[in-house]
Amino acid sequence: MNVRQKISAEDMRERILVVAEEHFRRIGYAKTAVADIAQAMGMSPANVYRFFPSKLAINDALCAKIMRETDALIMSIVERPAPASERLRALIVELHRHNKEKLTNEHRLFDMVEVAMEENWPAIEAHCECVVCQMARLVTEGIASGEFRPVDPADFAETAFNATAKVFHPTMIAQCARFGDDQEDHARRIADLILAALRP
Amino acid sequence: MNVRQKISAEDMRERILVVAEEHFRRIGYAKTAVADIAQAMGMSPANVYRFFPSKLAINDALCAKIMRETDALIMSIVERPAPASERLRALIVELHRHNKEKLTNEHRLFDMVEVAMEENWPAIEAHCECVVCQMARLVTEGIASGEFRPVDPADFAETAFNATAKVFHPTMIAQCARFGDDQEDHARRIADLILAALRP
DNA sequence: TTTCTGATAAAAATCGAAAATCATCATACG
DNA sequence: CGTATGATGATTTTCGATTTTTATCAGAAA
Repeated sequence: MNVRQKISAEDMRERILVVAEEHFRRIGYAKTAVADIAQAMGMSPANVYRFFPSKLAINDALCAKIMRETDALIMSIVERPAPASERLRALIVELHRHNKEKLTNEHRLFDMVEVAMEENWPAIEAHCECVVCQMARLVTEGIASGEFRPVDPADFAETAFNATAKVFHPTMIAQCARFGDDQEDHARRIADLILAALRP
Repeated sequence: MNVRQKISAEDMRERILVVAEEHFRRIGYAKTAVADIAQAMGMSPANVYRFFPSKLAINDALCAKIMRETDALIMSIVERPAPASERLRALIVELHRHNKEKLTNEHRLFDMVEVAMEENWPAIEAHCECVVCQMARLVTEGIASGEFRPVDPADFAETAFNATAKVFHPTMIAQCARFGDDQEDHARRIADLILAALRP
């Protein structure tokens, strides 16, 4: 029964997140109350708090769920059978494209991500760490294969990540998009810059 | 007399900007009306509009004046008697430090700059062009002296500038400052990254 | 003429208070 | 034990009235 309960509770959390995501998509992140979510599931608002300690916990959990999808994309790129340099380049360009696409097509949902970044929710920190970590992995592999000069992979990855803020950070993407910049080209060029810094 | 008039008008524009700057510093950018400026100068609000076509024109002109001070700092760095690599590094680190310091110490005045960036006022565009231009100059000189490998200076400078958004852009600086990041270290590392990309 | 002012239209910001909504919790119910 | 109700205090929203603010223009002053 202990197992049964755990499964059920975890299942309920998941179901709450699904309903929350629907509402965020439709109504917007700021406008949906936990009462809306509860009502849509035929339960009382108070009952939702049996599964999440606060609304922010719901938000963060949903944020984490969304970011995990992005992380999956990253992993799929990193695991491609290709030279490290090519994968690093693809990571930068495709992650930028992915972020920009989500930002424009799922605007409602990505309001939340922007707030999450401004307030540094745990889910965001985890995601950024994932990106840096995978970059470091590519750097390590590139060094091993002789494509890259020897550097400290973790340090270099962190700096490279910082250098891509212009094409990764939602605020920057939104701002540049308003001016009609060709950001995908920027992403490519920044990737080139990073790869140039890794030349042996 | 034509000359006299022109000097007088230009002088008046300058005096308006000085008064506007005082008010922005004290009361804040959003809270000062052109009536305040006019009153402080003992003239009617209407008369101000003889020298500036709109309030935004005043804002932009003042913004340009402020940015020109920053541009002067940049020039002074670029003209130092030192290797191009050292000057490029100093440019990145010191411009970051300058921006961050202004952002924290002259908060009231820099509200305006943040708005200006979000709305892409002409003064901002001119400033960014100045930064890129001076970076390009340093790249050119570094190539000539053999410090750097041959690249297209303008292209490279633009990309390098984009890569420094994290440590130059007011929004990013403010955000990172809130989390207590050591941004000056980030600036140094990004400078290293850029210099590494320029190795022969 | 040239330089400025006062009056003023239109748009926007501000304000305060009433009403509604919200997250959360203590407690009652099945 | 899991669930729901109802209450609470805090925040947010609403809305209409009032004030500011921007910007213009005819005409006074110099």
